[in-house]
Amino acid sequence: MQLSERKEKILAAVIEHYIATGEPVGSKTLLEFLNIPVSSATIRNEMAELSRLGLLEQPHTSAGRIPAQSGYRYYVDRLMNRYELPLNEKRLIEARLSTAGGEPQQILEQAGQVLAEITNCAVVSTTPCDDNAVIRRVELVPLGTRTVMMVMLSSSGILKSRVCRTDSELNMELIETFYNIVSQHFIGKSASEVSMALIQTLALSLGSKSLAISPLLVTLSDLAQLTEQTQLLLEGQSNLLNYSDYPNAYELLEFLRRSDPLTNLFSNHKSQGDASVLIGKENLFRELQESSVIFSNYSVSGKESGTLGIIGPTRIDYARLIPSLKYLTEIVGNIMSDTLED
Amino acid sequence: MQLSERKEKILAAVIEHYIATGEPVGSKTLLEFLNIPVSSATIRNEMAELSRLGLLEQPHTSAGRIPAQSGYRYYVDRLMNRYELPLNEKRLIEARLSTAGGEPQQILEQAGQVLAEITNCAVVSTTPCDDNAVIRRVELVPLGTRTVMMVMLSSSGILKSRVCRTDSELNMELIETFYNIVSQHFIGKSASEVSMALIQTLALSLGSKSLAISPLLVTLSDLAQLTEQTQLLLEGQSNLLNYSDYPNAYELLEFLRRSDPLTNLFSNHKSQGDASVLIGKENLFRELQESSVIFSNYSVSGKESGTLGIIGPTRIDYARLIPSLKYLTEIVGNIMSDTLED
DNA sequence: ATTAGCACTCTCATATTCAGAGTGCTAACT
DNA sequence: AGTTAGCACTCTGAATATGAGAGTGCTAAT
Repeated sequence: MQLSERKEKILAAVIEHYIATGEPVGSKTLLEFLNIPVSSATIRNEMAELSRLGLLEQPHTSAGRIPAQSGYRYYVDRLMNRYELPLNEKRLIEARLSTAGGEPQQILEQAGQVLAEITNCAVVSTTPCDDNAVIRRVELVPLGTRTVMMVMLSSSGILKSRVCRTDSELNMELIETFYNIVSQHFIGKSASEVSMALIQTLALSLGSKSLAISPLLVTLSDLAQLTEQTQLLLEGQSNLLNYSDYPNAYELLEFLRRSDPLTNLFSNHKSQGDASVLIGKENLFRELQESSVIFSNYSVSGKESGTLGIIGPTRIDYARLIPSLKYLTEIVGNIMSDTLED
Repeated sequence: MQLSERKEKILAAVIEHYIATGEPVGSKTLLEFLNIPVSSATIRNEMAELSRLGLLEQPHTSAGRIPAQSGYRYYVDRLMNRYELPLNEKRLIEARLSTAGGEPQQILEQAGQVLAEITNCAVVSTTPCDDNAVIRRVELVPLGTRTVMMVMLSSSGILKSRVCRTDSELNMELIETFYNIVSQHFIGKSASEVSMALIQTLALSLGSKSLAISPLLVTLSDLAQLTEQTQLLLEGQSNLLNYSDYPNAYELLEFLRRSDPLTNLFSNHKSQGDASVLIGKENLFRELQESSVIFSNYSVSGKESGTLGIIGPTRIDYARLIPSLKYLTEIVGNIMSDTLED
């Protein structure tokens, strides 16, 4: 579908006006906005045409027009002028992110907060998922005679910990043995290689020490799973309450809280390079059909590894939010890459 | 103020009915609920009296009565029959908490989620604040030639980490030196003892190594602050959207997100032993005047160290929620204590 | 192709009405 | 003195009506 230049101008104006005000736009209002030397009647004719094409719709006979879903789509794909962040804002964002603390979760949390503030939307992000990630280090910190905290760091920079309680007292010898096993069998291995089978054969080979060390190995395996799992972070939920577009925000917020569906959405839809936009019913989840999702991957060390996404009503300022999102993914990727290598 | 037994029965019935339905209660409705052999007229007279005493109020002349703030207070202090959790639910909760992972934050996060589910309210909690907490362990994990991740564990079980970038390359010798400094000057010390002055004198005494090690010391100090700061966790915010009592939930959720005021509230109001209840305007924060806050401290190793709180509309089921909260604080305290010593 | 003009439609805010719920008071009763 | 039946009174909230206003689509003229 290719529209005349004038139709495109009108479509864009309707969308931009509706995004700004939330009110249906009539031919007269449009006249002021647009500086085309035509009358409102002509605009009405054009709008009628755009309605017939399914790009605009009317809430009722005598209201103005609002964008239809495919209207937004046309706009996002062809009409929109991206509105870059001003440089000083960029610097401000960088400053805030650099104080985050360096761990992926910490960085994403900060990034999510910043993005939520800029966009007035909810922001979700997934921790880096690196298929080649391996266990980098395992540390045991004694808490009591029979409890230790185990800390695991993966090569992707993810740090996880768990407290483990053993049946018998943990002396230096046992801890030594555990460290030996770890460095022989686990360091440099991926999480999937830490199978229950391996754990069991190792436990068996330990003889009398088995009783004390098995719980540690089980915890190790748990941790390996944890570091591998992508985690979903959510920020700025309450922003969504400001949009009248959501009569029952509860359902939406609950949906966002359940992290599985979104994690799925993001892993299925890889945005190659540019940001992806899913508008309204393009989202297959019932709870998101009134919303748009804009998301984009960040790359750590040149490899796409996680996603940052913005969720808001279909009536969001795509032209402004997409560049903001792109910028954040870029920064997040840079910071994470910097941390991991040099 | 001491009410007659009948007045008390009526007050309790009004409150319980209102809590259950959210509708003002009239004399007729009350008649069915109460099995006192009197007529509705008598009940009306009694209710009029209760209104005069400021325990009940009317939304308008011809609606039923709803509890006034001091009505709730009287109810909570004297009338309420606490409704204990059934044993099987208790077991269920214990099971969920035991899989949490052992770190205070992880435990509190789980506890918050469980409590939010049971209560249909928002739940806040503060991480243990132990004035005697000291630095227990500091660990350095090299990430690149000039970046390390520093992990700090405090004696209260709090684990924090930060990535630190140094100006010069970190060789084994430097790391060794750092560890020596740490064990000599920092292990066993409280966060407040990690002063900037100390850091600076230490840095000066290092001579040529100063340049490389200073950033590490600064990070160490940051981490010490972090482990000492009580952190506020929030769960179940979206539950509050289900109450018609909140016309603008946005303001409330934003208030909860800003953690300072609540942290203050909790540290000023120590609940000695039993749970504390703040009803409506008893909360001095404007944003909470339509809400009630129920909170109680949990004790780690016999010492009150953190708080768990429930936030909902004034019209919440105090009789059920208070025991639930008490139970959760007990469990949380137990688990944390178990982790730290044996 | 564009436009002025106009009848038509639909919403939204406002006003009106009315049944229903619940009260407080009075007077009678135990 | 405490209780109760009865009743007038008040207020809400739902239902209905009304009208201004906004915006459209169509027609006929340019």
